[in-house]
Amino acid sequence: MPELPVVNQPPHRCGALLDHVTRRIRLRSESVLAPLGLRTRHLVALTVLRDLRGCSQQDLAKTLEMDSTNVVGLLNDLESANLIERRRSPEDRRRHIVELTDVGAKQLAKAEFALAAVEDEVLGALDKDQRETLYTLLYQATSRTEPAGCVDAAHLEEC
Amino acid sequence: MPELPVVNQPPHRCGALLDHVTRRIRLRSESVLAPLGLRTRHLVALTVLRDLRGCSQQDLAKTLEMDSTNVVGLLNDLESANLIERRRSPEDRRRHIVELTDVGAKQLAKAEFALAAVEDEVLGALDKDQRETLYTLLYQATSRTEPAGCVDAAHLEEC
DNA sequence: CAGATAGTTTGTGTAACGCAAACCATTGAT
DNA sequence: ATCAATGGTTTGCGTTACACAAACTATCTG
Repeated sequence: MPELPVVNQPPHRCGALLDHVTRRIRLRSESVLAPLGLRTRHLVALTVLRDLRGCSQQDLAKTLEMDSTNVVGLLNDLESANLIERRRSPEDRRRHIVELTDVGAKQLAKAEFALAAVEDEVLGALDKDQRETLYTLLYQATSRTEPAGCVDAAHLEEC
Repeated sequence: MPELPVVNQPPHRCGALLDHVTRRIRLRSESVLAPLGLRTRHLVALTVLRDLRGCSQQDLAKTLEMDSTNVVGLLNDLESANLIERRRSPEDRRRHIVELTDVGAKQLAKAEFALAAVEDEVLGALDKDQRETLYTLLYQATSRTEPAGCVDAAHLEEC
């Protein structure tokens, strides 16, 4: 039985690799973010909020795929650090419109600068173009194809 | 002050996006993997082991960046499911050489097939080529540039 | 032989959740 | 006006995936 040809190659799934590289980055990021009073979860929320530019907490919960009760706590953190603002929606005063403050935007940018070393270390095997490609792919992947973040989503019953 | 030109654009950091998309995949993967008796952490370990094709538990711990005591438990799970094998290293009988079994390789492939729907859902905004690119980038990023997995690493004092 | 090293077990603590229950303010339908 | 549904909040409970420390065994190396 010499040299079996490689048959039935398993499909290339990103999940495990994503998990792996994400963990490596997260471990290092924690110590970088700590001085800024942030956890990685906060970073994710801020990033999403920057993109969405104002959404209800429900929308945010849906996007983050987090339980809404936990989103409350997350936002409490961010709000008491003045990084986000909860405004009552004028159309439906039950709703909170969550938005990045200027401070929040700056802090986020600051964090992103601070994380240079982390990504240099973990993504060291990728050159600048490749990292940019990676970013673009991830960005595209996370930019809602589906339900979309806004008002009309309220009318959909099949989530 | 009309139309401020966008100045001082923050750098494109992948961390948060990685966290986000990874979470989305992980949430869904859990239910797919459960019938196979696997958790996502197991998948990551199996994936790494497939690539490394035999390494000590220390090397594995270093690669996964996990505490070695927790690696023990992880491997106990996998070993009792016959997915990996711990062989004593002949050169240094303190060491365990950890390797994927045939069963393990098959189970891993099976899991990867089963995860098709998950990736279709989460990475739906990416076409086939883009997903392959993503895979390649992640694969390259996780394939050790540094200490490298092998024998001589034992001699390095500066970790 | 002595001290370091690989792995294991046990035990403790923590962070990040999910989930359920009860509550308020508000809305929208009757 | 009334009443059920909705968005958000708080509290509290359980789980998982860790990190970290301590103590132990087997083995290696000087």
